[in-house]
Amino acid sequence: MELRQLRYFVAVAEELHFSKAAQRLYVSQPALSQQIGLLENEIGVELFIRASRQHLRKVELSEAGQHFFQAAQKILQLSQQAIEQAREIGLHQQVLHVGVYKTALRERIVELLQVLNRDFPNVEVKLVEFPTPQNVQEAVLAEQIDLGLTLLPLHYAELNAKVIKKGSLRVILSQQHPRALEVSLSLASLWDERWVEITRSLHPVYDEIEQMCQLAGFSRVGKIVQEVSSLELLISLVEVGRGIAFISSAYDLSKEPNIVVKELVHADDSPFVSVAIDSALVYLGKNGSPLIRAVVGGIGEGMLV
Amino acid sequence: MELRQLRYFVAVAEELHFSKAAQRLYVSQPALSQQIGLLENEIGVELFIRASRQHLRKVELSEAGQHFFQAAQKILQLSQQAIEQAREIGLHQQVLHVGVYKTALRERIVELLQVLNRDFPNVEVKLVEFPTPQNVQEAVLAEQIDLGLTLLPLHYAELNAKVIKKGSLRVILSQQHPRALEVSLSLASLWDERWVEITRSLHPVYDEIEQMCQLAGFSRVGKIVQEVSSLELLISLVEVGRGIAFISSAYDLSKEPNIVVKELVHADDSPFVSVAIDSALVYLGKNGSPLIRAVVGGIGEGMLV
DNA sequence: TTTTGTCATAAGCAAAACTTATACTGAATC
DNA sequence: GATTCAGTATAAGTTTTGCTTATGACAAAA
Repeated sequence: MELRQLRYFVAVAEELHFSKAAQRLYVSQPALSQQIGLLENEIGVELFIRASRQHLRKVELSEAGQHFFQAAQKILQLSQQAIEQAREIGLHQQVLHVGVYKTALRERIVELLQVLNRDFPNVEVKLVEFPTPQNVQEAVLAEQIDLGLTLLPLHYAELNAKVIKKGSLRVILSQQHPRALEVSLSLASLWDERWVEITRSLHPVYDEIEQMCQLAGFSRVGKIVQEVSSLELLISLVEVGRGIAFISSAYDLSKEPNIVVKELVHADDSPFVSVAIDSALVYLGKNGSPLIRAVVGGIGEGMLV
Repeated sequence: MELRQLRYFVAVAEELHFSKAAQRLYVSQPALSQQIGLLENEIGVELFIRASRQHLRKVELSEAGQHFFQAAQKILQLSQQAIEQAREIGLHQQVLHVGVYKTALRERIVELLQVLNRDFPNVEVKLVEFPTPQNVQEAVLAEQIDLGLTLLPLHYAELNAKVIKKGSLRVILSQQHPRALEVSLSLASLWDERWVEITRSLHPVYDEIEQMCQLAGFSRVGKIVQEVSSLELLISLVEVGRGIAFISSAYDLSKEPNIVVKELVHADDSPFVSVAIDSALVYLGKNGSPLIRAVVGGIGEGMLV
């Protein structure tokens, strides 16, 4: 018997529905059925009365299953407490230095801090901001910080990364823009637009974008009507129609009133994937303390991804 | 976190020694180190203070490890209780019909009953004896019994088997026999011996043995001075020097006062493996109830194998 | 210094779990 | 009374995980 099986069992017992439970657990329904089956085999008792057999529309807990449900909940709860208690003792007053890429990653930073606060409440997090993604990586390398939240690509082989959110390039326009109603935009068709952009020295993928445009048959040189130092300003300028801009899909702009976000596609409407802007946790491969590995490993079960 | 990791952790915490704990768990030491390492990574805390680092000769529990030890024990205990309770409810007054091969499998029968009694105390076991291994298998096939304890080989494709004890052929002699002092015997050198044997109709591998002897260059036809119906009698006859006999290595004859057991080897002293006499649990592949599968699956963790 | 005891690391292999696709079963629908 | 639908099981193939053997590293003892 394994805790995974108990977690699966509890999910099914709560939902009384295999497929729904599978969704909640982020696994396929057959995987779930299989594990429950293994558990029942090991115990030697059917824990559920299946919906298919009998003339029921729902799965039901058998008598043995009901008692096992109580026990399983208790066990899972104790397991969680055991981890928390060990962390409380072992990480007491430990400090984690986290460096972040300032301009861009607001949402990610908030989520990271929430997870840290939930799972490692006894760890004191010191946040340090850096102006560019590469600066963050340099700081990790120099061991000024334990962990960096930044954008890929990785610039140093000594670093490890765990991707937190995949991002691809999108285009934002003001709602007054003539093309604001189109579903998606082909890159080549943007050759004559005017652009707003983050200052090159602060930009994670300035050159990659220019290269991409060249491949599409045009250049943005001379078409960038304004460079700014922050994403907020960039968005504001697009909002007032000063120009259009590239932006990572990682940002949720649905609440910006006057902004529309457009997918990039090829001329034939196939999805466009060229410059990826993935946010990731970065840390030193060697010398990783258990705390750092636990943080990196723990991300993804909770809020992020 | 998984229960396996907790089981491993508890073993190490009790032994305070990775290699010894690994032995106890029947896994290799690296596998154990690895799982403990994974557990520590997930929690983010070192649970042990290793013997190699620091100048200690023993592994020690860290402070967090000590508390985690308490919790892990509790969790494992509850897990065991959860299974037992579910069995108690689900298998209440259930009856398991077990067929056994009478002549030969005394030790195995005792062990099986012990395991059943320990892990499924609420199941009533009805024991039925059959004169030959094949009879047991026929009874399983006819669903007269749920489970058969018998000797391989399997005679029906519809049956499944789980080997409980591997056995190979040995030779027994009385201590007065001229060759009683030799370490091992080559089969070919036995061409002129006189044999005692179980009655052919009751014998699981009578023909296979004759075939094996033929390959070694002789036949036992006419050299079998007496056929008997039970293993006890067979042993007694060998004891008084009436002849020698083949017997499975599965039987422990160390307590028989006047009997010596010899390995069979080839002429060049390399180990002889030809007729295997494996004892196994046999059950119907289809229609297996959870109880049967649990019994079959549970064997091996406890006493047998 | 060499040897010994102990745990960690590495590489290849085996077992377990997961995914997708499909079959089965009783109920509801036409 | 066939036909579709909802819900789960089964099968085949892939990927992940854990395990084994072999080897390395490090401190203590000889």
